[in-house]
Amino acid sequence: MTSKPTKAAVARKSGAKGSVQDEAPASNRAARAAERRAAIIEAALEEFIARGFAATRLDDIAKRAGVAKGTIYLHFKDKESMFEELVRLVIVPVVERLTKLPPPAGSVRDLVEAFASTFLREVANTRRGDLVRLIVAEGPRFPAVADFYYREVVQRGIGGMRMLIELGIARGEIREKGLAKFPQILVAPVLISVIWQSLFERHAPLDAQAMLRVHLDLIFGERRTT
Amino acid sequence: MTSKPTKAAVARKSGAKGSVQDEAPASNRAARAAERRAAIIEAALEEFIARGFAATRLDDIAKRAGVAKGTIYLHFKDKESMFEELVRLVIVPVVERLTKLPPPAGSVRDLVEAFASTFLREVANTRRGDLVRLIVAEGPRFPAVADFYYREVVQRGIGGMRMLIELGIARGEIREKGLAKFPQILVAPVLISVIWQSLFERHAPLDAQAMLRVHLDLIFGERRTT
DNA sequence: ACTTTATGACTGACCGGTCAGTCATAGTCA
DNA sequence: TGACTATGACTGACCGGTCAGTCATAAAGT
Repeated sequence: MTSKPTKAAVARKSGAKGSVQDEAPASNRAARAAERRAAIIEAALEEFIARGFAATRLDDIAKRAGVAKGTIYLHFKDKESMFEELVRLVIVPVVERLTKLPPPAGSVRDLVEAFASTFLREVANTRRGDLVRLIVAEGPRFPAVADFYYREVVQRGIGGMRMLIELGIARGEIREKGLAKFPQILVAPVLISVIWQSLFERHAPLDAQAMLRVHLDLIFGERRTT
Repeated sequence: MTSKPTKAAVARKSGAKGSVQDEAPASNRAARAAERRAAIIEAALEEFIARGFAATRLDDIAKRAGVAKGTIYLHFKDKESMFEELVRLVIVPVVERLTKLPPPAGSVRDLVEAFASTFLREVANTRRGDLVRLIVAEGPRFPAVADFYYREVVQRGIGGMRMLIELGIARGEIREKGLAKFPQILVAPVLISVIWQSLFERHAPLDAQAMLRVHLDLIFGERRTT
């Protein structure tokens, strides 16, 4: 195919930030469109996280994505629905990964620990973590986002945790019966980690994994040193 | 939106929101100025919490405070420093109340429980709680706010909790030694409550007090039935 | 009278959203 | 295969509304 640099390609390449690395030959139209869409989503996520919804400029998103502003409107109705769709687009795959993760084996504690560790690795220390903070920040102003997040993430998560806790109680691994009524307690330190990192990392970094271990010791009793 | 039939004088006399109660003749100048300043602060807090920093309009703050826009600029340099000062003004008295609260008596658990209950009552279920969410939301964009909050609230809070935990360990009330390294765990459920309420109250209200009790049972062992 | 405080109309930068025009590519035909 | 046309993805100048901040004027206080 043409190795001649197209105008668009040049613009994209010179479009700073280096966030999107040199991509494929940009074969057919549909593929290019998908690429651009992806670039817009990536750029928008970055900007929204950095500035919040209201303070984010569509011009900046466009520039970062190496695209003209008008192009954004070929993919999204307006700023608001773009934001809402964005949240869905980022969260759905994460939820999918996490829901079909645990092959039931070993003790409840191992299960919980494996699960939480995965979460910490995949979410807490990536941009996903900032997304959580973003949702906390913008949720009240975007009921649609809050609803979606509650339905897809919180409700499921709480439900799953409750099942694990009940299993743990039945097996005698967990002593505190009341925990089944508040699975939030199980999750709390993980969430705190996420928020802590994005606010106070530079003041005092927090070893989330270690904290998690202490917290699980609290719930399951002192860990036998395997 | 705010539809206010407003002449400033009328608004002031009728005590617009009922938040500022009808006060004395307000004879001297300083007193009136202080009043107006307080009204502005109150109004600004409300608006910032409801809309976030960027989306809040100074016109709305002025209207809510029953004051002309220009008046705001007699008290604050600009929107940004107003926001920062606001956070300080609201947080300082709360910190003061909490720091000189506990007259050391009884078990560590009682101390912690009393402290946390006070916090829940005074913060979680008031506008102060939303302020916490606001700080989480805007912190990254206002380093000054994040710094202040870390220094005045988080650092002190963590320090205090650590002392309590160490006391608890020394007295044998707390078994898990690792907790002293992560006082965040002690506080986590309280913070989660605050966030939960402001995001998901309408989906599923959360009994923060009950959750706190379960959490403390986890840390101090089953509660002795007094 | 004169100083201090308050007002709100006004300004100008800024930004979300639009749309007429461009041009690389896909499709068609010989 | 090469030439010509049709398509629609993409562009970016532009528009109109919005809003932080200003300042000439008015009111209040002494």
